[in-house]
Amino acid sequence: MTLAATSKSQLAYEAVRESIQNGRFDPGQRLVLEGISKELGVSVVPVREAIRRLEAEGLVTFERNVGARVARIDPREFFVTVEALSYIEGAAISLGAALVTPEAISEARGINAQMREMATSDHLDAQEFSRLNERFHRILSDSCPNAHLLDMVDRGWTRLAHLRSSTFGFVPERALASTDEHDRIVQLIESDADAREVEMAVREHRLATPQAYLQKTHNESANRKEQP
Amino acid sequence: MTLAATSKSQLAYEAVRESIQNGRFDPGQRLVLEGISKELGVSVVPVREAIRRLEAEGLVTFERNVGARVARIDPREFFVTVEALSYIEGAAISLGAALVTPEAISEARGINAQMREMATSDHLDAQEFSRLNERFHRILSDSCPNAHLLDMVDRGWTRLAHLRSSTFGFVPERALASTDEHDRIVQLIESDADAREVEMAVREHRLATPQAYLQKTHNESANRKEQP
DNA sequence: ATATGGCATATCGTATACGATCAGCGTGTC
DNA sequence: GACACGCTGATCGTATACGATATGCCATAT
Repeated sequence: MTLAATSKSQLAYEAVRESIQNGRFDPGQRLVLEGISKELGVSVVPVREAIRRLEAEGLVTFERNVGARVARIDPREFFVTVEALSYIEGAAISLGAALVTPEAISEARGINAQMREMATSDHLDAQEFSRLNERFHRILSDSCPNAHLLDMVDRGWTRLAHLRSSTFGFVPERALASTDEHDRIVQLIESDADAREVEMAVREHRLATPQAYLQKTHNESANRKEQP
Repeated sequence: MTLAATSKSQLAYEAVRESIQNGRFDPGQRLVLEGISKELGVSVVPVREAIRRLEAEGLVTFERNVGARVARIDPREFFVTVEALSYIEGAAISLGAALVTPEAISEARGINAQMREMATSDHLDAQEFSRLNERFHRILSDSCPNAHLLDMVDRGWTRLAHLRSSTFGFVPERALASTDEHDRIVQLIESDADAREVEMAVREHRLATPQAYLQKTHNESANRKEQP
């Protein structure tokens, strides 16, 4: 998406990640550093860095002096992860919304209005637009104490996408629901809705879902144990 | 703790992390790759890898062609993170306990008994002991679908330690309580307690704490806004 | 006096080279 | 025939070298 400002390790990271998520690399398949580096036309050092990063995200496993493999994953982890991420994301956004300063909110809204205006005008300066966009997100993450937490969640969802393509063929309705609600909340924030209103929506979402879902998952696993 | 089997990048990682957490490196301080590599007597490549890993954990920030700094952190993030990690950890352990196979549990218990025997005998073979220990944890993480989630939580707690040492001078009682409960649960698992008993303890912990704490945090932040 | 432009230096990013370690396989011995 | 031992190829881990980029300083012009 960005221009030539991306480093080669970033390039390698994105290439391998997409290959894993597209299914071009199967779970369990070995990832040989030299092979990848030749294929991408870069040296092994950036590839190595990319692989370690993917390891940190849980998409590949890595063993000293042995090498990397595309992670094999227990499908059951999918549910646990959905459950946990849904909660943590809700909590992060909720508390964040409560803590953001009014000045930051109004500034972010001003920028957002500018962006909307630009987007609907006839000739759009793409560079200026992306600069605004970046600033918008920077304000939010600077004033919001949850930047790192939200990063964690982002990586978690990435991992879920991998789980989905590698072990399931479908998306559990629970995950979809969560994504929808998340989108709705983002929309609320970007609209002129009152901050308190956003917060209420998030809080409601967070408190409403986990218990029932956990109960359901637990019952299923109990049944699985009794009649194998 | 382990012997010479640790790589140099691992060494660099641990050295820098401890320096940050001990306060020898202040928040905002620059971390120059070459300086660190000379100080540790290793090359810059492993140091670079260590720094990127610390970045992934949120202890340092990294900017292309500029370098790394010890992360400055909003103290308020502490509370949000404690809240979220407490929950996610509880959920992971709880669901994990429900999903682990009985065979894995009994095998893990066998190894644990061996370890206890060795530990109380007169001459202890440290190498054999650590091998057993490693196997013990491997069984648990292989049979438990939450390995990655628990890793995330581990990294989160690491970050909290950093937050604590760099911005607070104290540990909120909530964090301590959570750690205590966590230790208690680990003890339960390593003892011969029934799996269901463990699960109940975790579940109770998880459901009992977050809501009250979130409410409290929210009220505090509301007060802060009204009277500044 | 302030702003602007270019140069020097510090530091990062990547390539290449070589040593270290592991897995697989064949051979020898019991 | 089975097991143990050592060799070989593949692959990882790290060091070194060099090019790329940003930052800060100084000179110069307005």
